[in-house]
Amino acid sequence: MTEEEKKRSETRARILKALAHPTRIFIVEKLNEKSYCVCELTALIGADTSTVSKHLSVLKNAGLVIDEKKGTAVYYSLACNCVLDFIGCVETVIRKNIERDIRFLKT
Amino acid sequence: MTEEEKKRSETRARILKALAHPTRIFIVEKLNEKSYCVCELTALIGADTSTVSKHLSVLKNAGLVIDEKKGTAVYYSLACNCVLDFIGCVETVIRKNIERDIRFLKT
DNA sequence: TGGTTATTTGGTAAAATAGCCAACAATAAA
DNA sequence: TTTATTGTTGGCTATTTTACCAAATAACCA
Repeated sequence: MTEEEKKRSETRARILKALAHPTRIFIVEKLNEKSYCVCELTALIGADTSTVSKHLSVLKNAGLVIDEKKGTAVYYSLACNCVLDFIGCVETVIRKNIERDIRFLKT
Repeated sequence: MTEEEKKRSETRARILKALAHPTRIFIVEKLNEKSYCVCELTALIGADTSTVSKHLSVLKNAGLVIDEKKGTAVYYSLACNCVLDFIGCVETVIRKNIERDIRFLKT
């Protein structure tokens, strides 16, 4: 790997890693509907507030979500609709995997 | 999270996690050109053979690549062109992040 | 057969992640 | 001002991930 290839791969991996957690991919799915504040997401997820807050900061640092303060609440939303495309990609892969498995079983 | 939402998020995260490593995203990028055997990839990456082999098995277990034995060599290729779409998504996010940063600096 | 090359697997130590609790900060309400 | 409510941060432990080495496996060749 050249130095440039290495840097590019690290940048890409950093973004993918931010998304690669069940709770965080769930958050992204939810934020596609509308903005949610931390306490609402905490209720939906069923984990400690601090845990959810940390997941949100991981997403924010990767530039996947943005936050906006309203009173004491902090509302999060997708930084770009394109973030949702990852879920589309994942679902395609899952579907293709199933198709491949079926084809294999038929042999 | 309902039990179903949890399971779906875990499935999705498992696939994203398989991709979320600099070396593995680099491998996917390379495999888009053509099939490569482990020793070729090892030379390109510059890590231990066993390390590269393990990265490949992570990708394979996620259904992102397939392998084919030819003599003593094992050739890997993308399981589906759709795997490359992840890189497209990541690049879009990176581009949008830069645009956002520029817009912010202008204020 | 014996040796060589290619790959995978097991072991291990170091580093990164994740989750909870407690403490702190900020804003709103009484 | 005191009291709640909402979020973030630091500290700690447990788990997972990663990389290398060494050993085992597989297929080819002399």
